[in-house]
Amino acid sequence: MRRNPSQARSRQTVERIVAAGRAVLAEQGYDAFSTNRVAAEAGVSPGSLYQYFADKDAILTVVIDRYWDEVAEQVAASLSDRIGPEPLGPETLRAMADALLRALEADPALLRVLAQELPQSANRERRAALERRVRDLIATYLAARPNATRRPDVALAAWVIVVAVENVALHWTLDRPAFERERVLDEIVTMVTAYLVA
Amino acid sequence: MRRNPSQARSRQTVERIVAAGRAVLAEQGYDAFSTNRVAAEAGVSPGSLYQYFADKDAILTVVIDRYWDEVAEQVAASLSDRIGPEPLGPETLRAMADALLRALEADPALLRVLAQELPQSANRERRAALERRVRDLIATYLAARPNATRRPDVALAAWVIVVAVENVALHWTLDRPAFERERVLDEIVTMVTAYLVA
Amino acid sequence: MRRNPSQARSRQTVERIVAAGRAVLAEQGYDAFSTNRVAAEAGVSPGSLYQYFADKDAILTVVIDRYWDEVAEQVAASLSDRIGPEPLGPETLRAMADALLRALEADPALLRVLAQELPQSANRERRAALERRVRDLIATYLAARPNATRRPDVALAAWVIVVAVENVALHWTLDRPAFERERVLDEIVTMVTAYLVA
Amino acid sequence: MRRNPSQARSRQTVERIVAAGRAVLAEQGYDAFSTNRVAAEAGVSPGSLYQYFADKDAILTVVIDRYWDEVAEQVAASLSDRIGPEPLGPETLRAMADALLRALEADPALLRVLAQELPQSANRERRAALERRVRDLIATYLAARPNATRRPDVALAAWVIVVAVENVALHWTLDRPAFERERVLDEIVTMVTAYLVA
DNA sequence: GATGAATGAGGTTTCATTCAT
DNA sequence: CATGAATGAAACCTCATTCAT
Repeated sequence: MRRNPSQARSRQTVERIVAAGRAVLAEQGYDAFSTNRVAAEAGVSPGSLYQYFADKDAILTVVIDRYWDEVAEQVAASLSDRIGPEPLGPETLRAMADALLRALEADPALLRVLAQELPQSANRERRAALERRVRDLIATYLAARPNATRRPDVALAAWVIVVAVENVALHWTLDRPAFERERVLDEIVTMVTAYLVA
Repeated sequence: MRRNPSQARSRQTVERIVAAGRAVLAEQGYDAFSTNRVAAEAGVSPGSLYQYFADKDAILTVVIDRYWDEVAEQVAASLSDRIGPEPLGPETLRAMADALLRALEADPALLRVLAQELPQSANRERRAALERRVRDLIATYLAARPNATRRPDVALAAWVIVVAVENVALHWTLDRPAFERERVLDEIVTMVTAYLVA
Repeated sequence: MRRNPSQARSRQTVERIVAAGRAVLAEQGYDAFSTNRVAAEAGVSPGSLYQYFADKDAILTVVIDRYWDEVAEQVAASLSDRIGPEPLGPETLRAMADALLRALEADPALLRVLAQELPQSANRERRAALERRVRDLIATYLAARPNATRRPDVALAAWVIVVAVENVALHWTLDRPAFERERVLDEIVTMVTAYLVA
Repeated sequence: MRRNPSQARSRQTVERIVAAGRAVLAEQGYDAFSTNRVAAEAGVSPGSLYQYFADKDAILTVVIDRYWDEVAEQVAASLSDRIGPEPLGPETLRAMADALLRALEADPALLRVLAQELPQSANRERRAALERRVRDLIATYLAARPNATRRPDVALAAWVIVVAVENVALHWTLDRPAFERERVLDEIVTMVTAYLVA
């Protein structure tokens, strides 16, 4: 099928809507995330929303998916630089935590809404998928090198690490406690490392 | 509360309303938490809500406060049994984590809504207060016994522990991963202990 | 029937309610004139209102009646001092207008509500009755002395005078234009006098 | 107005709403002026009201403004016919009073509500503006020709005249006393004329 | 496809009134 | 008689969604 102009325009409209949804969410919170407001922000009519999205939730889902994809991609990118013999050594760990923190810091307003204000919907599933992916990565790695840890159940260890680190990063970003960023990274690395060899 | 209920009937009505609010929240989610639905569930008229609560949020606040108070009380109770020379030894740690898990397991449906669906409002503040309280407790303990840890910043260490453990307990309760309860407790204790002495 | 204590108490309660109604009306306007607020101000329970008044309007009616009775009485009193051969001479006229103004000035807040905020109800009828009474007085006087005026229809003349003077007094009291009170009285007397002999 | 109606259908809807508001007000009084009732009378859904009006009061304001504008326009039109050397001569006076009466007679039911039942809001201000305008007109005229009156303070005289005449016209229209229309006009003219030269 | 007017169910809240205690 | 808890209709308003143009 050839790319006719109308398809290109459609694509653009979808983009405008998604961008508007994200902006409304980040700047005004979930309460303000009404179809009318999103349409206005996108510069389209309310009716047009329904040409591209089944309902309000569908827009929300795309915004959410994109956000967590971005986060995942940034964390993943921090790994691709240093694929070596010791991917879970302290330096790699620190690089990952640093990347995660940087990704979350990029848009704290949106993060707050996504992490704390959203009804069930897609969000949960999306975030869970991200966790699962990282978890499997770690579990696989640990399983492959028996010396890397003394933990008996590597799947469990991977799960604990992901859940714990995720929340430390999240809380630090959203609550802005008076701890230096570098110190927090230190502690994350220390905790994970100590845990693995304990 | 708008009017402090003197008669027995009043107190009963207030209780019915709060219980109904909690039930609606747990069983139908925050979206369903409408004054009409709560009133219907409580078996009172919509107007009666406003005899005792300034607005919808006031009901929500009471439900939230009660819930976190219950959790705090149960965790605190697990400590009162074992006030000894080593409050942060592995056994005490395990007892606390066990109590926390048990408290959260009591009503996972409600927990899910409180932890994941609620708009800012009172919830955030209430939960933050709980975290702060536990954090201060730990920090004070660590500061008092220099040998208990090698972590340089005890306030930071306390913060990391609370945030990490909280999320592990929360996730295990809500996501029901296929790990045995006892094993999860093992890992929590291991992680905290290893981190402190690292 | 002998005056037992309960009757005396009833009387007192009625007074408290009426006074409360007047106070609420004057201080907070008609919108605030709710049965609950009046009961609270009177220090009785909402239910008690209905022991003495059929409904909310009944309370309003009493407040209105009393107010206009007071006004009427004060204007009438200003006449009783000077019953002579020439009750509508300039001096008497001025005394009446002065008394009216003084009566209205006594409680401008209440006057504003009664004159401008009230729904139909009793108010209209009550105020009309007052006007009618003064009108008849004037008409009777004019009819009795053919030389007092050149106006062909004394009933009409009386009506015009009452309606015109009433509004001048009302407006001056409520809108507080920057005219001296004495000058306004001058003009009222002048207008009426000139009109009558024209 | 919330949205300036571009399509023909929109304008029609706005008109229907305003007309319905006016009808409800005139036929059922201010108490019946609820958004639901106005919407029903207009044959639109309650939500449609809020496409064009910020809230209930905004509808009321338009109804009020239009009404007094109509009155003002009719009175003004009666003057434009006879701009001559003597704008406040008896004939002009009579023409104005006649026009005012005719304007008020057009919709006595609505007049009653606007003049007697409305809460503060826009109405007061609107009517006061009308009075002020006429007052200034008269005062200016009187100031320009010293012979037209013997009254010492022309501003005061203008104010007295406007307030007095307004109420006579209003009362005659609303209370329908048994005086002939022509006679009432006679008396108004007589009163004003006599007052001015007194 | 796009528009934006229209919908209408349902949200929160008030308040005149009733009635068991 | 008095109380005050309870009622419930009805108020204003929002917003996801539809549909004629």
